[in-house]
Amino acid sequence: MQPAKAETSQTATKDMKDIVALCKRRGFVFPASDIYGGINGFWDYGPLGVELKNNLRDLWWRRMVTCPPIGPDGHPVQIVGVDSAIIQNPKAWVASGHVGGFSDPMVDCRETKLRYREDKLKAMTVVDKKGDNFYIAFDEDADQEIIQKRLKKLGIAYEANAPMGAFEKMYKDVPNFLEKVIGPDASKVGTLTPPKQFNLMFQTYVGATADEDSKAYLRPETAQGIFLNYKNVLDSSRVKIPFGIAQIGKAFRNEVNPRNFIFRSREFEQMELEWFCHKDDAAKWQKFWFEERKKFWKDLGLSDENLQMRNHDSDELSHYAKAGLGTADIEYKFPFTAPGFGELEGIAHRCDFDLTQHQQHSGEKMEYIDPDDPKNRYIPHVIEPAAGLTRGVLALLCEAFTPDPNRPSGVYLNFHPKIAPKKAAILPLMAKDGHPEKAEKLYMELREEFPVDLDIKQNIGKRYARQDEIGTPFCFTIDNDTMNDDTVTVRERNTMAQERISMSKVAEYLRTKMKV
RNA sequence: GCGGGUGUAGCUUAGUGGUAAAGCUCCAGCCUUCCAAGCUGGCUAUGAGGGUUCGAUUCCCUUCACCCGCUCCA
Repeated sequence: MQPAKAETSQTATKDMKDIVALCKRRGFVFPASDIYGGINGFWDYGPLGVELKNNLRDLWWRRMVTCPPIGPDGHPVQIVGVDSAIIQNPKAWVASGHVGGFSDPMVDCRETKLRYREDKLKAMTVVDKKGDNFYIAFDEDADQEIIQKRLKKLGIAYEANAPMGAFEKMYKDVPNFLEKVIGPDASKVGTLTPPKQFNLMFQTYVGATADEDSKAYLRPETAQGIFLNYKNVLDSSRVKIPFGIAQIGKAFRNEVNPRNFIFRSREFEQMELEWFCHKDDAAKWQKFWFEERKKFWKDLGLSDENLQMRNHDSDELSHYAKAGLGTADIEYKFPFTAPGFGELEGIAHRCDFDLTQHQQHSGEKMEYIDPDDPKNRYIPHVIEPAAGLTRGVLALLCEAFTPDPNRPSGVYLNFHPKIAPKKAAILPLMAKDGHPEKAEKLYMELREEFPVDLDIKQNIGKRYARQDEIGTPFCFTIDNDTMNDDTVTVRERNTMAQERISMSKVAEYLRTKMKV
């Protein structure tokens, strides 16, 4: 079909470079510490970026907490919010598995440029012609067949009884081990680097002394702040299973390699819901939230074409999701992932992993007591729709970015009016003949209800172009006719079409458009 | 973290071992009855640090940031 084809080619012209440049030029996103040359993995949100981000954040909160969706039983589901501390007792991160899971030592291969987790490797001891030992490293999953094939390729006779040991242990025990070992995919000895620690949690010290006892972590996810408060919320807010606790906030991960603008940064924002339900209902609720969340992103203007739903393969599941129903991702086709997709939100079945862990580590009972049957006590299961707020902002920016050679700006941002940083601009056609005064009158009328711009300087074309670039959906223009009959023209961003409406109807006009 | 590439004004580009140039944007003013028009004026740059040199934006080293590929993304 022709139109679809045209749309695809337009999508293909979206270039991250142009999007990043527009973000900086118009004040959406700046490199953090720009005047000092930036800092890898950190970004600042400018005057328009913070509006956009706040709009997305507020819409999520409204959709989840203030006005939660209607459940399968026809009644609104029950969700309350929290805002927990970024720094918590470090024991919380031991219980959650982050302190262990985040500090795996890694080994690099200089020959193949591949990287391995040290604890996932094993090594075989082989004797060469001179009678000296050397070693061949394998992936821990390598079976007999793989091992035989590899040995054949390396020209080494296979010996069924050749000793095989954990890489970790042999690195410690065998002198100059690295000089004598062939990497899992290498052809020569001595290409592996010493194991290096990659701790993905940011560390700090609480209090004046910087010693082991005062060590603390910046949270790598907002979810744990919810689990930590599960009991407090249950005891204070009369919620009953099934119910949810929501949180929006910053999280920090010392990523090895931040990439792709704000997609993977070291400081980012999450919007997470932990939905507590009975184990037997987990499947039902995961489906419910998956549909609900998909609808959310579509309602904000992300197109079907750019959205994809994908279930995690079993080998990519997180430690907490392995035993359950798995994780379903909502993915977006970012310009830098296209034709592939990148994660926007994950809907995970965390089972009872987190509450059980906290119960064990803290000694506090995390059981829920069924009010209808007090003998029925259980640790609820959790369905977690966890979305990236800053990733959402990026998706909205990428979706909105629309090159258009037919207009002066060459590009416009096609934001839904609900998320546009500015809802309208009021533009007197000329800076004389009473136009500015009329414009200011309209501006004063609208400003209390809508974020609007009043722009008087320069010719009208430049002003339309500027509003196109920041994604303002409507421009109200005051001209000589306004002086006579109090009507203004509405210029619609996407079509550039104009219609004339009464000045007194402008607020109502905007109100209507906000709902669509 | 590895390999490759790139860093000159807000943007796009020029140029040189010896005063860093232009277009657009932006700002001010004039003009202007609807899409970056015109005229006048203005602000703003060699990513940072070090070395060689009488003199470095240019050559060398280090570093930082960004882009691409790998890796990583619990």
